[in-house]
Amino acid sequence: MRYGKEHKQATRRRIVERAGRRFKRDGIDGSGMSTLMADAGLTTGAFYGHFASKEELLTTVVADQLRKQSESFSSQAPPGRAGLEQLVREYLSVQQRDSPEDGCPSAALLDEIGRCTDATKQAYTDGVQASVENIAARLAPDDPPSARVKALTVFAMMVGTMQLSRALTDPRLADEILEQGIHNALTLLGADKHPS
Amino acid sequence: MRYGKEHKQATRRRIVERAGRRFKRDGIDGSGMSTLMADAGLTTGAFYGHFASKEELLTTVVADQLRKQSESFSSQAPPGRAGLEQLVREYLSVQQRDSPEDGCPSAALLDEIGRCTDATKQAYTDGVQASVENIAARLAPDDPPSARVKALTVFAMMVGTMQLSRALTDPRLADEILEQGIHNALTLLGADKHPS
DNA sequence: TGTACATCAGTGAACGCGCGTTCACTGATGTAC
DNA sequence: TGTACATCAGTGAACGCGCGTTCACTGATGTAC
Repeated sequence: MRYGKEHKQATRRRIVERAGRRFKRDGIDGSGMSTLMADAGLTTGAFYGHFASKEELLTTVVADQLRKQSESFSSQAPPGRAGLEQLVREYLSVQQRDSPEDGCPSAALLDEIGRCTDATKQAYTDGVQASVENIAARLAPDDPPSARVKALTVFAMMVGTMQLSRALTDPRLADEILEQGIHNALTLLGADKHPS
Repeated sequence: MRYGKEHKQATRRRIVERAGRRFKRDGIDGSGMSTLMADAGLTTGAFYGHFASKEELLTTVVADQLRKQSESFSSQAPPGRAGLEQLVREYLSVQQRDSPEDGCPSAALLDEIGRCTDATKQAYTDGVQASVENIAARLAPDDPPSARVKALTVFAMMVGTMQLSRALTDPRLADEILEQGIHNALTLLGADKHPS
């Protein structure tokens, strides 16, 4: 089984991509190595040719997931403030809620990340700032950094709203939470005309 | 070792109380039975005289934590809208962030709860609604149920903000997130004068 | 009052299992001669 | 061109360990006679 030079990189990318979905679905502690590797179509032992430890994989996955989310925020919506409403509505949609493995890594894992090592929290910190850069740029086109904290908090609020909607057993209430969450996020984003 | 009739109840209460702190500190999957029982000053085997399974304990703990939070929301702040600001500021305080074991169960565990069994999610659903009842009553004294969804979403937003503040490695940014989160929550709570 | 027994919360070793990690091995392909 | 060897991604069994759970046992106290 000798492969071309790009084969190993492709395998590594597949592990990271599948592990992202598994972590978001079953949690970090809830995802075992053999399951993670089976998801990538490999057996357990192959893992350590790609990563030094589960934690190294996790750190890589966190960075990768946030990079993808950043790209998605940049590309999916029309530019400028006009795109914000679409972005909020897509984020807090029923579809996103009902398929966590396709969805936001923060909504699926944020409290677990808060209990991780500094390396993982660092990857998260860097990733989430890059990820909301695009929102900040829509809020303050002339000076995006000035809107970074606001963008982060509105994002965090959407994360909490999504988590609540997922944790409720009452489907009607869970849907109402998403609707009200959209309204709240838009209120906050619109209320920025006279920044504090 | 024969004990009075109230002894076993007291032990059970101690297990639930300590387990609440442990779960919030280390997560649900991250808290093993032997650690949980050692926290209560007992050995592992004693657990099954009190609960049928770890999951039954978890469900009990979730209900208990939310009941305590509900009581805390009712008692700690002045009544009426005036108390809301104090409530928000205490919730999103640096002290709360830095001691998760004393803090909000939702901030510590919400994404994990979303992956739990229906029994646990049901306990959460019932508990969180009771817990925000007090906020709803402050928002709409004449008709608290009308403000329940709004209260839930503002609560969820504070949960997400707390989680983000805990996950960031940059202490300055983490503090700014809390400050902006307070501002956001107060904006939303104040913006209810003309309900949608 | 004294003694034998019943009660039962808690003990602690053991169960089977899956965890994260290690390692001797496989085998298809590229390279050397 | 044919053959022997090197490479190395991946295999799969095994490691020690801690998980959630079970169970025979302990021993302090209450009750019966």
